[in-house]
Amino acid sequence: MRVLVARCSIGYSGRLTTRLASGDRIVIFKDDGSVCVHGPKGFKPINYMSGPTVLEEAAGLITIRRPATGETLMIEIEDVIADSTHALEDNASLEREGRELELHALLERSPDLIEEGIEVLEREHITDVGPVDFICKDTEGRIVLVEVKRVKAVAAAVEQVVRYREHVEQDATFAGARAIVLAPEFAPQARNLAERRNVECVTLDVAALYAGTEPDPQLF
Amino acid sequence: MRVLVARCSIGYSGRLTTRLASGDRIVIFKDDGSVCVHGPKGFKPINYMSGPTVLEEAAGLITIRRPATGETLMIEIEDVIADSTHALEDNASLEREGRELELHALLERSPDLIEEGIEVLEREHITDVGPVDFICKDTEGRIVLVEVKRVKAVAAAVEQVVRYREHVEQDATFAGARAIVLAPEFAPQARNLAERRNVECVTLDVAALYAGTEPDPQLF
DNA sequence: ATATACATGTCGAGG
DNA sequence: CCTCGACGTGTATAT
Repeated sequence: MRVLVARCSIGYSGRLTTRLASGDRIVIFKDDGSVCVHGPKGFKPINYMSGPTVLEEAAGLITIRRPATGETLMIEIEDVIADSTHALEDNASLEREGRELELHALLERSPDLIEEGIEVLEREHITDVGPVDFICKDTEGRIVLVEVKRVKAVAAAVEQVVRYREHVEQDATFAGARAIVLAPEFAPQARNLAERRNVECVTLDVAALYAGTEPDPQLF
Repeated sequence: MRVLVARCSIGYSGRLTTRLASGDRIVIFKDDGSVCVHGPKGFKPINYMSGPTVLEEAAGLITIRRPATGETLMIEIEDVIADSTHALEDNASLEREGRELELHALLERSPDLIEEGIEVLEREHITDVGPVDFICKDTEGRIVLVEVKRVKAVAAAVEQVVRYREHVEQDATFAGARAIVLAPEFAPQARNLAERRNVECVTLDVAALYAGTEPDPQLF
């Protein structure tokens, strides 16, 4: 892994074309062929290239090509501030907790957070128009389709569950199915559309959902 | 800007929780308070934090907090491989060519690629439910709403243009408006939904669109 | 390989 | 500040 700190100008040509005038940046060349250029602000590289790549370096011009897509990144080096290479060992992989899938699993254990007395019949049911997060039955025996959002639900989430409802209602046993969007928060336009489409917005109590699991995951 | 190469373990707690076991990584601390951690693969940081942040360093433990959201990133330093700070000057900003906006401009010059004989009345027409890419009139005098996608259109794109159509049809002059999604490619679910929503899928001939422009922009 | 949906999505524009 | 749609979106998963 090589870390190059240099004054440079950068050009990228691929899905689009970008130009970056002269400035000081940090360029990281990784062993998998990927390259990223960090500017002064933000955690995202200002320019980058996925591996695998072919690298060519000559007379202050570094050319990185990605044969798979025909992309090219060119770095014109004007002044080298620092240039070092390190053999880094890293076999760890990032473990994530709190993704949507995990949220589904927790909900299945606490379906009351969807609605008192509701029963989960099926999870991730696949349809031609996409997967339904949950198919449930309410205390009155009606079918309930549930779309879960980990973060704030927007209008699109409502459209999604409406699509599912339209689809499953082609099957007579699903006639009169209810539709719920379950999210910790709702955008006003989502509530608005839900009203018009006869979709219910249920606020997800995230704290209650995680109540059973270890309460406050210590980082160390 | 500080570049720290170190063996470390990392924990993040915020919108989700992540744990990264011990390994060698590159950590960049930028002057705007953002932090990013680069692992051995890919151009994207494996862990990161947006600025502004409050940084605390003590006894091999760096704690980065983002007051705005309550997020915390903790880096437990086990072994410092390199640690340097550079005052970097960079006033340049990235210039892009070939985005969706440019695509719109090209389409306006070649509306026949939308449909033979169609006429563009308005571009980026603002509605309460968002902007419509194009409002056109077809050879029979009907209003046509066009949603343009630079890459493959998915179901959401169809729903978008349906929302526009519903909205503008409140105005009687738009009654019976057609709706088109224009994209180089369509996901099967998008075609499926388009059929049911009476939306037309028109394949965009990208080659023809760019035929007039200079073929290969030189990077340097 | 293709299709699909999630992402700590991020980012920028517009109200 | 909030809402929304584009993004060089990237990335994993299931078919």
